[in-house]
Amino acid sequence: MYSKNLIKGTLQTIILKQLEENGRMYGYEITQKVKEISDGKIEITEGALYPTLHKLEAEGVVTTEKEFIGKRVRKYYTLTPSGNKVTSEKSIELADFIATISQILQPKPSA
Amino acid sequence: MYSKNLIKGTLQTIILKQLEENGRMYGYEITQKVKEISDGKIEITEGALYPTLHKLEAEGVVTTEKEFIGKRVRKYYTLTPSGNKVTSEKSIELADFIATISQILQPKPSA
DNA sequence: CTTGCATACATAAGAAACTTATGTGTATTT
DNA sequence: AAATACACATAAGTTTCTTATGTATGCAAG
Repeated sequence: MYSKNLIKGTLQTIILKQLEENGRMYGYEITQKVKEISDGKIEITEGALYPTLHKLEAEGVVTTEKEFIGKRVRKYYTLTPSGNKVTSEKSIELADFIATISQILQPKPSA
Repeated sequence: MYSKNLIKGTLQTIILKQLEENGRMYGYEITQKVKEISDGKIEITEGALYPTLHKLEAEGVVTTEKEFIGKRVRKYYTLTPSGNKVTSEKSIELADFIATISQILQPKPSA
């Protein structure tokens, strides 16, 4: 696991990116998927996940549908058209940011 | 400028990395250097900078010396041996983290 | 059959790390 | 003379997470 505060500021984009990649997903599924693709290095806690999803819903970035699996409820999240746009913008910004950070970590010798 | 909260969690490492690269530096100098190498995309605010530097000093990661330029004071920061180690470790962690994030942003098609 | 773990949601209190605002004073430029 | 840059510092407020807690189902193991 990474130092807890590295995730700060990137969590929302990570979640949105998962919805973009995989379409309809439910909360728990997102945590498992992110854990898988990060080789266990990013574990999204429930206390971070659900408030974030609720916030995204309140902002109109995602819509939800409840589904029952037996007696157990699942809440599926889907990007809205506005959500697709937001996801795209945030992805570009994050990519740009990590490019800048990379440069700071591995400075090129100046001329 | 990037969304403010992207910087969270990376600021300390950015500062330490500058001290590693450039040796002895003072606070204001760090903000200018980071602004320069990030093409103006990262502007460290004073409210973030000084508390971070003070914390690093309290932890024994850096030492300080005051110097007078005319009547104006400058406080120079230098990495301690322990600081070099911390910087190295944090750099590796951050590099690893951004590699993971890159993978999330640009997923490779699975087999 | 009951204990434990995984699945699946949710919220509240607390901590960390910033932003924004404010303050002090010197030096240089317009 | 006024504005901007240099150079430090701290306090209040906000965001965003962690940690803790709560509810409930499903399944496997002993």
